Amino acid sequence: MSDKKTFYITTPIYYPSDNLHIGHAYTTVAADTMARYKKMRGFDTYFLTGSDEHGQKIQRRAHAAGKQPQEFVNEIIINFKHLWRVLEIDNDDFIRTTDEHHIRICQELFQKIYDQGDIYKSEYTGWYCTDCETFFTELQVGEGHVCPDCGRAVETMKEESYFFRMNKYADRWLQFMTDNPDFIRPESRRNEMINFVRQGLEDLCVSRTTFDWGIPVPFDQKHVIYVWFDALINYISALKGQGDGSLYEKFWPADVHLVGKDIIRFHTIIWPIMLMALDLPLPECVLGHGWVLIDSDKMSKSKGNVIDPIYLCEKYGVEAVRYFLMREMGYGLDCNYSEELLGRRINNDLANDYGNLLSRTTGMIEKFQGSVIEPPVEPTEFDAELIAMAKAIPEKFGRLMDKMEWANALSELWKLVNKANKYIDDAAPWALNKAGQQGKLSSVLYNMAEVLRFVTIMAAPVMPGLPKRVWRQLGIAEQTQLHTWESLEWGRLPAGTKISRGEPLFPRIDLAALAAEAKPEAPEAPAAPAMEPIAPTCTIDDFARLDLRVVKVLACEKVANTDKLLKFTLELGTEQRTVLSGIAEFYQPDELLGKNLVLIANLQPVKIRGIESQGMLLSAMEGKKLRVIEAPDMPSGAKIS
RNA sequence: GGCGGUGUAGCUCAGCGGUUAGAGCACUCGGCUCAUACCCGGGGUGUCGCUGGUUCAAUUCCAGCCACCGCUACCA
Repeated sequence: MSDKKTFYITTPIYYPSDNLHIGHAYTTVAADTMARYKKMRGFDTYFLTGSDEHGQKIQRRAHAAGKQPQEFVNEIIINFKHLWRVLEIDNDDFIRTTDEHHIRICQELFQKIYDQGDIYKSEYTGWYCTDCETFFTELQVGEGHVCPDCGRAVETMKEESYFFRMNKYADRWLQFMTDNPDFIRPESRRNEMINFVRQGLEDLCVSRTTFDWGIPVPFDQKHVIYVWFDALINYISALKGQGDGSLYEKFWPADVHLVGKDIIRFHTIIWPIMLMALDLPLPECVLGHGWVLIDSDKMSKSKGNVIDPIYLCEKYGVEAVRYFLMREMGYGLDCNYSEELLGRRINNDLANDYGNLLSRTTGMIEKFQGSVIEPPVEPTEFDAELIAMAKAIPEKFGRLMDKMEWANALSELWKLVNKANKYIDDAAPWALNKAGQQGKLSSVLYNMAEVLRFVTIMAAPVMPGLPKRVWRQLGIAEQTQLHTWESLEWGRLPAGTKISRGEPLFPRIDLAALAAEAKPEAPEAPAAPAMEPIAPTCTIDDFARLDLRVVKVLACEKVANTDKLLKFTLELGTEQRTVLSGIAEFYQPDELLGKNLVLIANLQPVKIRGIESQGMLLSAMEGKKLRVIEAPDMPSGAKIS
């Protein structure tokens, strides 16, 4: 049994309803960087990521694709794993919430909390969108009581549910946060969470009956366990479910749960309280990072601005992408992504500063010393300052890495790169060579190579594929004892080493060409926001289940006290229909009088604001624009097929 | 509405009760030539959001205002 210090870090388990984007890549790269760094510092590390595969959305997506949920997610998980391979993610385990051991442990823990009385049966009442089959809060539905997703009216609904007695633990939670001020980071998020809990905690609804793609509640098979309860358990089940349980003994509690800022509350309130109820130790800290914004805007499928990390890696190389992410995102802040920003980072930091430093170092050793690193026999007046800085950097860099301030750590490290470039200009080895000052020349070239060794070791957790290329060029590929954190002692690089000059590490990006290539999209193409992806194939029979009819608008009025609802009286052949539609933001009530529109005539009626809506009008929506579908010159009642 | 935060060079941000307010990028001039048209050096603009207050002294503390942002539970 090792007595090394341990380090357990996790990412969220991602939801396989779609492929992952650059934001997910950020979280996972950050966790991977941290795990590699800790490993290098001698920690026994465990790095967990995975997938959160249950829930209604998956079930619906699978159904739409004509697949079983398990089959559906299996295919997406392949893409997840492929992405992590491309990004050089070295995780120790990949947990899936459909893994047998996860399901078993999740049920055990749910049962335990139930047995001790902290889960009880009651009734959940909320605003419900039948269309989206989703509950919403008062705040989410707003005054108009419309679905925040689809804009249709919602209704109140009751559901028998199990509730988790969160409120019971509120005081204990607050005390814990007082005693552990670094548990929630950054501090701004901590304050938000504390403020939230101070306003009082309600018990959490932790079971669902409206769908069945989930882990069954062990003592009541009508219910499945709420996806967040299910998902959060992964951090423990992954350890407990493996082998003899020694992983759990060794690594729990986790040192860091790395999460995006959007899911901080689940990780800092619900999860700790679950652990309190289970009488298990809490993790050391939850770090909520910002988002990767695209042109200062949130990434989203509907905006069509989702960035695929695999494309970036293929185009720019994985090391560059990882460096960009880790360098660009400030602690707790959002960062911007654009291809130009990425290109600038690559050119300035990686190509010009770092890559070129290696290039000029190997270039001169090759040219002036027959490719051999000679011993530093005669120092120049510039050596002391450079060496002092190199010696001081590991401590500074390490302190920032320990605090997970990756961007600052890299910024600190690059000060040494810049210093080395300046050192070369000051010492001017080409002049020393010309003057025949071999002693000084060999010192300068030695120092340059040694700085490169230092920087490369420290940069390795961020760019894990980089060192072997550099070691090969510096001629120390085989000497692994020179690649470690412990070897960051100035002067370990052995004289007599034969270097082998190679290709540039990071070719410069032609930014002008990049800009030119981006331009052609601008003209006329009316800012085509990439359209929504086409839904999975359906059969003619699927379509035939819908009965679409032409209807004529006989009357239309605004529904009182709502912002979005219009009430239509429609002529459908010989009958009349009353239909509500959430389009009041787009049409005045009298605008549509007499027009022929398209109605889903066999949609199950639903009561909204006390009015029964007998169908649904079709409309097209793009961004903030909406137009109803018209069917001019056709009599009402005509069937659409 | 409630609570909290931010507002500093063209951009991203650092900073701080007290000498001429900083970094990187962008821009520009000069130098060098080992190097990936690279590196090194010089240069400039900032009413440090607005208005008051405390102080010998505020960009830095306090108040008000304006602007922007975050949180305000059961959506993964």
